[in-house]
Amino acid sequence: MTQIKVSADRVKELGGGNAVSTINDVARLAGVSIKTVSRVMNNEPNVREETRTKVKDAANLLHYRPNLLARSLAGARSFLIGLLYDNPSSSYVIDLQSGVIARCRESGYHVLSEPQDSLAPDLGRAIASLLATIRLDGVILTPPLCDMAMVLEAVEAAGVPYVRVSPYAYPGRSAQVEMDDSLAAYKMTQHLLSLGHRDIGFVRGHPEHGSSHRRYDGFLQAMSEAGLTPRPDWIKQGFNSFASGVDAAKALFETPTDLPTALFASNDEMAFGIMAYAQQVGIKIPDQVSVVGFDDTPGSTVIWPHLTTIRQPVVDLAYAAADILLSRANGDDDAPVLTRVSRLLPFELVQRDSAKPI
Amino acid sequence: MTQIKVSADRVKELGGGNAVSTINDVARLAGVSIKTVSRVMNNEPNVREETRTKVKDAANLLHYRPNLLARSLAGARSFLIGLLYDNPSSSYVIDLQSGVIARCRESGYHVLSEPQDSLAPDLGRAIASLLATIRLDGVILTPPLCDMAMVLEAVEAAGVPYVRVSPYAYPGRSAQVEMDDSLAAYKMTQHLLSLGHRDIGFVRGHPEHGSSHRRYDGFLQAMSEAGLTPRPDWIKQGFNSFASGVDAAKALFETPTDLPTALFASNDEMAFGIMAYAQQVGIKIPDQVSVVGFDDTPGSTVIWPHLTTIRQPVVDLAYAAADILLSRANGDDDAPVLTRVSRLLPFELVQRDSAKPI
DNA sequence: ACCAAATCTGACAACGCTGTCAAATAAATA
DNA sequence: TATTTATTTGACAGCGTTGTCAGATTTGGT
Repeated sequence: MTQIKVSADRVKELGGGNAVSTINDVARLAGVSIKTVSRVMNNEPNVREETRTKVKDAANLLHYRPNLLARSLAGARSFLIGLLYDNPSSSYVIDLQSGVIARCRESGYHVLSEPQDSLAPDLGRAIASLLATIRLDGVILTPPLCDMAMVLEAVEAAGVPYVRVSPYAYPGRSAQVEMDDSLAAYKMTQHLLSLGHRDIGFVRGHPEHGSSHRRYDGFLQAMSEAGLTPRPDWIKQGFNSFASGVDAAKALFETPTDLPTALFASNDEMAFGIMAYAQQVGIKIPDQVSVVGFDDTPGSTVIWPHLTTIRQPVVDLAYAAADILLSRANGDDDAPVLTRVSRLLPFELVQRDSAKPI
Repeated sequence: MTQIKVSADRVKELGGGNAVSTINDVARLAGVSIKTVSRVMNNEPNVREETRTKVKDAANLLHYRPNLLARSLAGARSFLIGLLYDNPSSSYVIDLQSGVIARCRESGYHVLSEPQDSLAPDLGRAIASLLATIRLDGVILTPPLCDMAMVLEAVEAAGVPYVRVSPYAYPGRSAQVEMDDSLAAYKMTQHLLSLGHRDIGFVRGHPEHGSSHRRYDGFLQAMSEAGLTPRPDWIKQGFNSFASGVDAAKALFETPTDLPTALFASNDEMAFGIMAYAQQVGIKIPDQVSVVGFDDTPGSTVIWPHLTTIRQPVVDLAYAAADILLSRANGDDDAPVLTRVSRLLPFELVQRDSAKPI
């Protein structure tokens, strides 16, 4: 009875549609203390089933949603994960973000997207300031930020758990998720080999990116295992950009009578550059030269012929990164364990139309 | 004395480098009340300059950052803006996000990225739940969410101020930012006309997107003003996808002896499809047919020839949307005013290589 | 030098929730 | 049935900040 009366009062109180009910409202309606409501909302044990139902009903009736901010302030968790990035590729960032958000939603967490300028001299302070302002429950660091000492120090100083995505510097310093770049490049090279190619050129990626070296290594290993030595003048240094792909192509295609039969670009963007230049100078791809890339960016199905490339499991990597953070946050494991966690995810060789048998 | 003792305790407490100082620490160090510190941190008036300096120094010394969560709970603002999106284009979303974040940072706000499934039947409830859980200070709605009644109702019911980006449904229902799609298409058509083209085809965009209609209208108007009537069989219905561009091209290029001299695709993606098909069947672009697109997606400089297109000021639109929200949040204007605000931003015709004089 | 008005400052109570701990109740044991 | 033990519940004190309002101080006018 009291229940009904209070409920009526409350409804009147709320007036229009601006229904923001608090834990107090639920407690009153259910006839229990707010602490009990809190227990039910957090699925804590030691609540009689009968009470639990009563509270849940009341909560549903009032469309009650615990206020995240209040929970954060009172409790130890903020239900917020930070995604720090500074990457020019929008599809990469969006994929990361999707993966992180997907995992976070499963646990009622939200994601704060925080682009950072990796060239800023006060990057460390900026991050420290961010972490002091909002007590994030975890941070996900992505390339190139995840390889910067300044960044790692700031996060560690703040005592916030973090996971790195595809790091190459400071191995073992933190939990991390990655894919095997080297193996992927190895497999791609084998693919080219299996197509009958022997005269394979390689356009190396940006020297400051760890993956560039790993990819090149994988290429070299596959060649070497096939008993082949790459021709030095068919190895070009690129910088991951379209323009550097064009430049490499200019050099590579200088003598039309002495062309490699296949070209492996360390990333898609450079492959696009190569293909664009080839088209300009009338070199048919893949008829004269097969071209393959790495990353499977959206452009690879826009360009013609569609690009054969390696699909990085970016969404899955991000999901796994968030998972490491959250499974720890919800369980009662110790933080130190986190440090050593490392997850390796499988890549995929996507065969399209830019490479064909010799 | 007590002050010093407590302060010492605090320092010990903090131990290593985990220095998270509170407003209390600053107040103690500066020898004022926490309320005064609060005033200084919020740049409120009625604080003696001398006191202000004293507090600022103490705050700097302790690397004090106000706790956002506590501020939210105590005050009326959460310093959080929500960006709701459901758009397949990663570059569009990233641009939006960049713009919103840029503006938010100027005011110490943070951004919660919340992708939503526009096809979900319980979308309204999902949004209501989100807004009940986190009291956002404002929400930015982007296509296609910004045109869905269910979404608008949920946000309005929660009483959260919102701005729509490029909406087409329910005009005047909220503050909004947009660019003139119709004028842009008009100008692009004029551009083609000025290049000497008369036989211009048009591939229409997805019929459920408002911009598709506006773009088509702009095209028609320019043609009409030039005294031209578009040939009906050169007008094709597309759906904004690469595949639908290919399909349109198949129909358009059926009779090689009877080709339009220029093709205007309602978005880049379809233009890519057209160009890919043209390359397959050996039609030279732009020599035989000029092709132009709309949106300036990253692919437009990857494809060869680079695409002539319209650059949407997505970053600026997003910035402006956040600005409407924040300038209101910080000022003391009434909410109702917000409803009528509307900002129109300029587009840019980007001339590249896919269109040439006849 | 005095009083009113303007300016500055601080106590204290929220904000909505969780953690702690003790009290109340139910179940199990003797 | 009395007593111990396990289970369930609630009172109360924060979490770190802002809003309110009253008290203290300075300023301006005579």
